[in-house]
Amino acid sequence: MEHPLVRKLSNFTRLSNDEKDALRNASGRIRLLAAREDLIKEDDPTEGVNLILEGFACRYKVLRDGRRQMLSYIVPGDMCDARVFVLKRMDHSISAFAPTRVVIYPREAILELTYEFPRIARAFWWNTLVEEATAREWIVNLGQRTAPERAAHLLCEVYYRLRAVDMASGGRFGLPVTQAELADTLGLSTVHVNRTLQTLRAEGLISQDGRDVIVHDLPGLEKRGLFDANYLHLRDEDLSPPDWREREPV
Amino acid sequence: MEHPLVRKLSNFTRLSNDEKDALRNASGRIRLLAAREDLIKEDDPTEGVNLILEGFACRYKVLRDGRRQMLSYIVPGDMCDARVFVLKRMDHSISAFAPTRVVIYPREAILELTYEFPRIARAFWWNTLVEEATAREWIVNLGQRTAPERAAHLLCEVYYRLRAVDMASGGRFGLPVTQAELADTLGLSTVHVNRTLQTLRAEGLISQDGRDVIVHDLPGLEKRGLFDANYLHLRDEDLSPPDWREREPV
DNA sequence: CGCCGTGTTGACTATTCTCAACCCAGGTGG
DNA sequence: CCACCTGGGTTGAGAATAGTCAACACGGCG
Repeated sequence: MEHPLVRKLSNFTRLSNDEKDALRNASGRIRLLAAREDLIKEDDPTEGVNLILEGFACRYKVLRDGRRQMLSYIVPGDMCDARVFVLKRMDHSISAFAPTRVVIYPREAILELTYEFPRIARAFWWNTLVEEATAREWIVNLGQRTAPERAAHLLCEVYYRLRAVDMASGGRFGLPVTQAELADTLGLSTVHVNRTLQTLRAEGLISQDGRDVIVHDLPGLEKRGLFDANYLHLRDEDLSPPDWREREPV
Repeated sequence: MEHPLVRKLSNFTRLSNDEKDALRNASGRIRLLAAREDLIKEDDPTEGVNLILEGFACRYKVLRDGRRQMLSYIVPGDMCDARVFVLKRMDHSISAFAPTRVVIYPREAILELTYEFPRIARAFWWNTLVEEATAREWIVNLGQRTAPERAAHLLCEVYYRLRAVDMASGGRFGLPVTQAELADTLGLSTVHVNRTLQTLRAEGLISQDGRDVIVHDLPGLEKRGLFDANYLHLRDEDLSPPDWREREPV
């Protein structure tokens, strides 16, 4: 299988073979996570950059009284904390939904890569900005959308993101997330998530087969969730021309 | 009055006089916004970096059907879009709650500043990370907290942030935001915001005097909102030692 | 003076939550 | 091989939270 980061970046920019090789060969420690295992916990010291190769994970935060809120989903090709190592300690946790393979690049490996291949550096920045835009979109989702809208929106997001790494074909994709976890994602109770999914199924927008979701009517689902894929910035044209440079922080 | 960015950064790092002067003298176009005027609208091409000198503003996004959600509040000393100019166009809008004075630095001015003063570059990075952490906290707020908790949490955040730029003394600060705007911030209806504020007042946590909020019991308010100021990373110790460098993107 | 924007209130409705029960499939141990 | 256990999905009923609509109060301002 193609390296998921190569696959993802190729969607929006043309990488040379050298660049592809550099991405594929960048060395880091591989870590295997079982389902429900934490990759990093809040307050842990920050390490290098984590790249998800396989699996499905999420960021989350828990309140003092135990309530938990997912902050984002992380799919293959996603880099965690491209810059979070500016801070000493994590202010949230990352956990795997499914068995997940991660490669942890030490800072130096990343710096070398971005130094040698400006286009890769650029792609990393793009990655960061998409992460931020996604966080904003989640704020909108939780603040303004009704339960079925929220669910529809989330499914659209996951679908588009998985498709970008070839993990959704024919409208079908794996979503290894329990309804309780979906509840903590959507800010709803488990019971309500259950009923909400039933509505979406009854509306003929999706169906479910075990942990697989099948999207029957993507435009319909997008409409239901007031979804607009723009925020994922999947096309290169969204980026400014590479005519600028920024100094590294110190 | 002290330059708000200098004031803010001085909270967490010791700036030399040269650095302070550099910040104060960095030149950019000044823009005055009336209350309710947009600084940037969604789809506008990105400009340089905007720094709020005076006033109060917010980011927001509106859905196709008109629902609006605030994404973050922006107070003096805050920089908008420290890196958003990587993207061609804004994917959200920024608007002033109150009359607001902003200075728009062209990219070059920022690059020069960060080039010449590594500690300023570092501070800019810190600023970015706090912005991201705040977005995550808003996700938690909307997803998990009840109405009074949400309101209490928001008030704590605003209070801490304003205090960092000397705009809240004795627990009192100006919040030039209507209840309708608060509603779009907290994901509630206007009526419910009204009643929620009444509860917080009845609980003796705050009182209001026109557009001023007076915090009577900060620990109590923090507890009510399950607020923990950590995410604002107000202390320098939160940052990794400056022993690393990152390549500039291209 | 009268208008408008904002805050407030009451009555009613809708959405979402809680609790408790039940079902089913898969895995385990006897 | 089967009884049991567990985790996850599903259902119903009732309660709590939040939304809607409509009215009114109040102050600033033309």
